[in-house]
Amino acid sequence: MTNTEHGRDDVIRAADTLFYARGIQAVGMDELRTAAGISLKRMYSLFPSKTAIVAEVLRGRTRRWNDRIETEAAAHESPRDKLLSIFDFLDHWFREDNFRGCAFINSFGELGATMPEVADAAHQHKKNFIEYVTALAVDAGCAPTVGLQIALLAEGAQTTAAITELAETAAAAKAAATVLIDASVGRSDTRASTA
Amino acid sequence: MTNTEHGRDDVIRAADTLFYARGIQAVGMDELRTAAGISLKRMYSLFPSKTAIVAEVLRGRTRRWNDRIETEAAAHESPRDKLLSIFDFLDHWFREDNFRGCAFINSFGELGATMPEVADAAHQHKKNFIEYVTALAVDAGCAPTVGLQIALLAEGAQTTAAITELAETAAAAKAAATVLIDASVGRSDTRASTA
DNA sequence: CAGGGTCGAGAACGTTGGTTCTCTCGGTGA
DNA sequence: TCACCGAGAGAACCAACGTTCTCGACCCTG
Repeated sequence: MTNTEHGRDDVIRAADTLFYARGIQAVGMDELRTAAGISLKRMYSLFPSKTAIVAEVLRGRTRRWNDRIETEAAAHESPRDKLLSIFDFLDHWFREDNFRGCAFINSFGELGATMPEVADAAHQHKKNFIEYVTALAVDAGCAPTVGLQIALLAEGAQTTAAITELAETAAAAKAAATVLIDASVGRSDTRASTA
Repeated sequence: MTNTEHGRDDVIRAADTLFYARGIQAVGMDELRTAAGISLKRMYSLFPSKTAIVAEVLRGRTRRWNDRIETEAAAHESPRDKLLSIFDFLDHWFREDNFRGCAFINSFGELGATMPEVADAAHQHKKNFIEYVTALAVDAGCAPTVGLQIALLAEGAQTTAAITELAETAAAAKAAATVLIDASVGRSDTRASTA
């Protein structure tokens, strides 16, 4: 039986690891084929091009990102704690030894100008995240802008952790987010349902 | 007269523009030579390799970044206003039509894993910026962490503005920085010299 | 005027990339 | 048993890259 899904997953998993570790252009189809353990021909029967593989990898990254964010949030009750749990997730992630920043930011920098699929994926991913955070911030009783501000902290923490290799950016960002939330809740006319 | 400096500047200027607009690997030495208006042979007599050109371009970017930051800061008296002026500069930058994010973040994503010169340049650049901001934050009477937090806001604003094309991230980051500074000054035991 | 050295233009080289083709093998149905 | 279909391995192909080489034109010096 030719398990189509099996082959696809192997390719995507290998591509995700290699692309993230070294950059997309640095990984050739030959190396990818070897890592995935299938033949070139089969790889091209599963995906029409390298670009399609890149797009699929980014789709998977978005899915996993959302899963992890929501899993972390599910462990907390209040919107405020759900918001702050983002930074616990980031802290954990930054300490993984293969951490190399946000895959969307990296691939946007590498190919955003020449591969529209990459620019679109990054755009959509970041937009979704901002909307998610903003909704939580509003639920927490903050002004909507606080959502964007917290998203900025999360983005900044990711790039700074990657480039400077300082994992404590997550804690600093969390502390900043706490201040922003509390300041907005205290000052704003809106109020959270949980007093 | 063979004006060495003239040729070098032409190459670096052209490389800076092209690399920033499309990515480093997307620009070949041939295209670069054409844009710089000199011969390939001459280019290789001025620089030993493409890598050397990349390194020089990044050095220039750091220089210009520092200049712009300090120029903006010089227009203000208090450390607090100097800090906040960073975001005015960012706001202005984000609205330039060729804005495509931070060159260090972009090139780190593209080549950080395979070109140590790029990783080092990005590392140094970000480290310097964090130290600069932290010094100002302490001068303004804040806890040192506030410096890192403001740097995170600036980083996040840059990537978010680039990817989502929302220039208002600069204003949001500035507002957040204001809250963070005021909260820290109000609560901290340290005090700025200018009351 | 003669000779040598310098430089620009671009051909050439070796490598590597993404993609396609060929060949062979193994299993399957009549 | 034999024809056939699908798939695997990797050679082949074409384009592009970074780098080097060749060649011819020019200029400066004697």
